[in-house]
Amino acid sequence: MYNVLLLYHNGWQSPVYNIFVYLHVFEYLRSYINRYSAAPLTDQEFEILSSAFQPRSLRKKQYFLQEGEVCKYMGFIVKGAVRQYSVDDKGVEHIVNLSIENWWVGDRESWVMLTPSVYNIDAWEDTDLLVITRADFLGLLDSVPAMHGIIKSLDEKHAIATQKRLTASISFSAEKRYADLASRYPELLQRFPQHLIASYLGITKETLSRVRQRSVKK
Amino acid sequence: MYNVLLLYHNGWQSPVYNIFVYLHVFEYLRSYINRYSAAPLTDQEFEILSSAFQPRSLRKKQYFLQEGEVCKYMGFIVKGAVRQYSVDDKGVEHIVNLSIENWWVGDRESWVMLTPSVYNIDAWEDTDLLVITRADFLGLLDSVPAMHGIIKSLDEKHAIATQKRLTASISFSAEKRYADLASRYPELLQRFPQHLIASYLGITKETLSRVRQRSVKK
DNA sequence: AAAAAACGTTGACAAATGTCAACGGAAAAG
DNA sequence: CTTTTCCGTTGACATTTGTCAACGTTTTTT
Repeated sequence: MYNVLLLYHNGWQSPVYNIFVYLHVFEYLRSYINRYSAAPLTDQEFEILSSAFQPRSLRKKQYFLQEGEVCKYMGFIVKGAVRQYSVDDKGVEHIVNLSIENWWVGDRESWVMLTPSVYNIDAWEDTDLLVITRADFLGLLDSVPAMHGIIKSLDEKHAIATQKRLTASISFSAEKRYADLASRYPELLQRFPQHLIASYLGITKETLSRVRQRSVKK
Repeated sequence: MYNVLLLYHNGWQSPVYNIFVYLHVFEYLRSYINRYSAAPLTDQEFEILSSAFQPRSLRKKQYFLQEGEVCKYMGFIVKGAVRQYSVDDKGVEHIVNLSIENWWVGDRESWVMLTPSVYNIDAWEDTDLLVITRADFLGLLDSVPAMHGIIKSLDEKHAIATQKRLTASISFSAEKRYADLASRYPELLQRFPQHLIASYLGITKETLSRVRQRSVKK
């Protein structure tokens, strides 16, 4: 069930994982998907869904996507932490996204348009993903109609979140943006070092350090 | 054809418009939709589509959506210019979007989630729109399956554009962001005054004025 | 036509943020 | 265990951007 055999043959063979963990991982995906679905997926639908994904592990610092490549996979983080960033003319990295368990990673633009990506995506911690290719993704949409609604719901949530972040970036001070991030995604602050959080907020690590100091005093 | 009678009865009776203009407007929407569609819509599909939209005119400064309301309509701008903004605790307006012909307006979050909007949307110029309610929109998706792909394509483009703007906002200086806007959407600079452009970029009108002066000297 | 409002610019100054350099502690590598 | 790298903080100073006020011009309203 749940394509355990297939998984095994696909070679996700990190010694940490055994067959029971595979089951757990796909149950994780299942509960996640059902959360965004009008009606729960049937066992059969879920069978199809799970066979479309492949497990993949990334060592810390290993690339999921490198600038110039076309983004061929979307990944769902089962365990770990991943960052997405661009590098400017001066070699400075600008963090575009920080992602942990339960989040999707990949460059939407490159994935949809099949153009080379301007971003890098790499693992900040050792990370386990479930990945899907564009072809399998489109096949999945065909064979499991309920996926359309699920994907749409995910896309809507993503669009809303991006819009909110953009609004905050334009309207709020660094201090307020940090407070907002801290209240909304406190876990990110614990999983990533401050210089990455700073870059994510669009400020330097020194400024973030001072902002935090001020907010402690209050 | 194209529901001209319906339009008339819906009361879009600005003296400027006559029956030929209605036709033109829907042809406009048709060519726009076809641009994002795999296969052109049939006449019949387009008949259904056009009956789902209602024409609506806004006078300059008239609200399309006010903070606290649920966004019940999405609007396609046929002619005119519209701004979307939030107002902070100090009463300062922060421009979230500036839109002209061929663009959609509405607050996605409120529209999808049926929650009160935190934004205001009003007409900067006298504006003609084609609007659709959520119910009609969902009905349209049901009765014209090709719309799913079209909407998805539009959503994807929107998501990519928002992501780009966010990346720019975090990574680039005010000067670079202005140059980017000027090269990408030169028309916006001519349709909206500088203090709105400045707010859209997340800077003050004085800073924008100085940025422009510097860029002329170069 | 006159008055009012909106708009863009400029100057002086204040505040926020960036840059560079240095330091010490923590974590990772050997 | 030792060495190296990474990380967060701090200080001094530079740069960018914001704030406030004033001014002239254009546009809108009356």
